[in-house]
Formats: sequence, C-alpha cells, structure tokens
Amino acid sequence: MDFEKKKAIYLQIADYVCEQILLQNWLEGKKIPSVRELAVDIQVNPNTVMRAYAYLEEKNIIETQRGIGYFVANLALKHAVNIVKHEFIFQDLPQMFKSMKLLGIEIDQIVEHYEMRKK
Amino acid sequence: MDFEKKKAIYLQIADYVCEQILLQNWLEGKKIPSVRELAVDIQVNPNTVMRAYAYLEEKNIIETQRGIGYFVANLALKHAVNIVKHEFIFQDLPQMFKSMKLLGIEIDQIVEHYEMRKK
Amino acid sequence: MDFEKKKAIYLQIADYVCEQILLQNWLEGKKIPSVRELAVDIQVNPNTVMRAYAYLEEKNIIETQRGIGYFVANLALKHAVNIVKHEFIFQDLPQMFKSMKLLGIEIDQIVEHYEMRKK
Amino acid sequence: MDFEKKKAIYLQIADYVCEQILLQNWLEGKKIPSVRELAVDIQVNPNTVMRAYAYLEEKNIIETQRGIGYFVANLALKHAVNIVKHEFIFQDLPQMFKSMKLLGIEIDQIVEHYEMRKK
DNA sequence: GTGGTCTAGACCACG
DNA sequence: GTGGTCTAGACCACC
Repeated sequence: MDFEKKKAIYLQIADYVCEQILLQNWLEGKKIPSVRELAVDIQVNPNTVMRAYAYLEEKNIIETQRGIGYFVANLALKHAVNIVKHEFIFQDLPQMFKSMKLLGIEIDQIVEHYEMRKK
Repeated sequence: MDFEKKKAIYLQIADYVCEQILLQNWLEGKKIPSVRELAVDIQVNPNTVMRAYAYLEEKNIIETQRGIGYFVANLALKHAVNIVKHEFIFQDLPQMFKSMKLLGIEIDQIVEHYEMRKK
Repeated sequence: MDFEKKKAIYLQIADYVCEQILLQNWLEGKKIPSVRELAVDIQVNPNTVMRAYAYLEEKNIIETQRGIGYFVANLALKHAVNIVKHEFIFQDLPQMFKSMKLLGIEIDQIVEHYEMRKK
Repeated sequence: MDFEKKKAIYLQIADYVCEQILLQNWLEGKKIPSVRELAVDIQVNPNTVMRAYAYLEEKNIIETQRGIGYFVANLALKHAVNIVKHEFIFQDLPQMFKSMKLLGIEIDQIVEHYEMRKK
C-alpha cells in the first residue's frame, strides 16, 4: 500500500477498510486484520493503524471485542455508504462543478471521459 | 470571506486569487490588492496574505515589482488553467469515479444533478 | 553559524543544507536535523528554519514525512548540482567576466590567485 | 534598459553609470544625464535615479553642481576601479571558488570557457 | 506607500 | 517527538 502525501495516513487506512466493506470483500460480523498484523503488512507504525480503527469504531463501522480483535460492525455497510455518500454530495461534487465552471468544461465531456474509462 | 477549517487559509486565499484571474475579473499585467490591503479586507494577518502571494509567485501566476506591488503575471491565465486542470483530471475526477463505483451511482444521476444545479 | 547581512537568513540556511548534500555529508534518503533541533543549533527562530526547509522541498532537494521529519530526497544530489550549476553559469561566471573586462584583468591572474588559495 | 529582479534598481543604475565611466564613455569632469532625463530614458521613477546618483556621490564617483547637474568627479575612474576591484576580490572570486569546489569544477575549465567567450 | 524578513509564541494534527 | 499554520508586532529596503 502506498500513501498520498496530502492526506493523513490513518485516514487513508480508514478509507481502505471502508472500501473493502463496501465492495463486500469483508462482510458484517467477520474479523478484520489485527492492528499489528495490518501495521506490519503496510509498513506503518501500529499507533497509526490503531488510530484508523478508533476512527472507524467511532463511526460505527467496526467494533472491538476485547482480547479478540476488531470486527465489521452490524449495519457497517449502511453506515459506510452514508459517510461516503455525504462526502460525495457535499464535497466531491460541488468541488467538481466549481472546477468545471472555472475551466469552462461541459458535462458532456465528463460523460465522455467516464465512458472511455469503462472500456 | 469565510474560510473552511480543513484547508490552510493561505491556500484558500491563493484559490481566491486564482479564481479572480480565471474569471478574468483580474487581468494580466494589472495590479492586484496590496498585501496589507487584502489582509485588512479579509480580516487576516498580513503574513498570511504574503504567504499566499509568495505561493502564487512561485507558480508564475503573479509577479512582484519592488516597492510597487503585485501584478497578474504574463500567461497567468494559462498557468492557472494548467494547475486547476491538472488537479481536476488527476484528483477530482478519479476521486469522483471511485466514489461512484463504491456507491453504485451511474453517470446519468450526475448529469441530472448537474442540470438541476443550473436552474 | 554566522550569517551575512546581505542575504536572507533562510536562504543561507538552505545554502548550508545544499552544501552538506553536495559534499555528501548528508546522504540521499537519510534524515536531516529536525526544524526545532537545527533552530536551537544555529540560534535562529524555528519559523526561519521551516522556511528554509519548505524552500528546499519546493526544489525537490528534501522531503517531509508526516510526524517524522525531513529527509534528503531521491536525486537530491542531481537537483542540487543543477541549481548550483545554473547559478554558476548564468550568474557568477558572467558577472566575473564582466568585472574582469571593466578592470582589465586577464585570466592568468585568476589562475594564479586560484593556485595561491590552494596552498 | 532592463532590470534584474534580484538587485535593487537604484544599484543597477549605479552600476550602469560606473560602467560608462570605467569604459571611459563618460569622462572625468563631463556632465552626465540629468535625473529627469535618465528617469524618462529608462522608464523609472525619478526618485530611484536620484537615489542612485546620491549613492554614487557618496562614493566620490560623481558630484553635483547646484542648479546645473551632475558631473563625473575628479579621480572617478580610480574610485570606481577600487570599488569594483574590492567587490571582485572579496565577493565574486570567493563565491566562484566555492561553487567550483562544490561542483568539482577545475580552473582549466574556467579558462577554456573564457577563451571560448572571447571568440 | 510597497514588499520582505525575522522573532516570539500559540495551537493543531500526525506518528 | 515531528511538521505546519497563524497571529502579532517589529524592522528593513525600496520606489
């Protein structure tokens, strides 16, 4: 896993976990990698993984069972969708529309670009 | 002018200046507000404005003339477009497409949303 | 470390760092002194060191790693050489040749002076 | 006349005057352009020219005759040579030698470069 | 008046 | 501990 410089690493880890859940690679109720395990895996300070997990726990996306590990929470999928959707609607989309206006780009070009990508 | 918490103020000021140039409210070769003037205007420490200006000068979007002030650089429009376009293509757009995939949103919905906004 | 009055301190600090890298006292990938550390060391405000480091990062000579510190960048040596060489060819050398012409100094005298210095 | 951004304009004007004297284009005792005249000529604020002249007067390179104008001083040539020579020996040369050391450039290359230039 | 540098000190987020 | 941002205020050189 390689990290962007602009975003905090713990947030990028959280994004990664979220993604696995949304793609249903990790299912509700199932155990996820332990802090240490993941830390070794992605070459990061365990504290940083811990922080990502704490962040996700606060958002009700994972939960901890003392002495056992972290698990995908009940309704994790729903919560994760909500969070991503919120970001999408109130940040990503307006940001994109603004840039489009400044650059004089029309929506058709975006659609075109999108179709190209799918191939 | 009110600032978001997430992004550094000096970068938001830089964005603002860039925007004025892209919208051609401020034309190439013309003087822009002095550091102190803008600082008072937007209720910010002059150092912060200075930092924004220094940043934009580095990007060849504005120029300084000793003891006189800052001016919109030659080709500022071109440079600004390049920067915004680069961000758009390599950050905003991929980010949006990724979110769309995770959320199962189709491009039609984006277009619809876009048309709504225009009204 | 003592500073000339004519040149900004932060630029002199940048020069110093560059020098260490060019002399290979500081190697690519290795950590350099932290902002605070160096600030104490050379009796300067941390902000000033920060400014020097930010300047060098812009030039791709050093890199920051969140919460850890600054490191000599990949290819730092190459970039530093390029910058110094550019200055040398387009500023120092023409300036010297011009002065030589005005003063009626011949190149032999320079060589002589150079040999003297080496002893 | 076009100015470098790095050096104060009034100093560049002073350099220009010095150069004319060293090249003996302007001879001792002869009148030099008036402040206004030169200001118009090189598209600069008269205050800036004034400052350059004041600077040169202080260095005994030009002198003012009230109501008449500025003249190349007695011994101007000698004074100018001294100033340029001092700068050359204590600034330009050491600076060049230092860069040469950092870049691993040998004196032969400089001589070669110099000969090339002459052609 | 303009830009530009520096200091001092506070505060935050990150690892 | 690390970098990074911001404020406040002083001081300088330049036009």
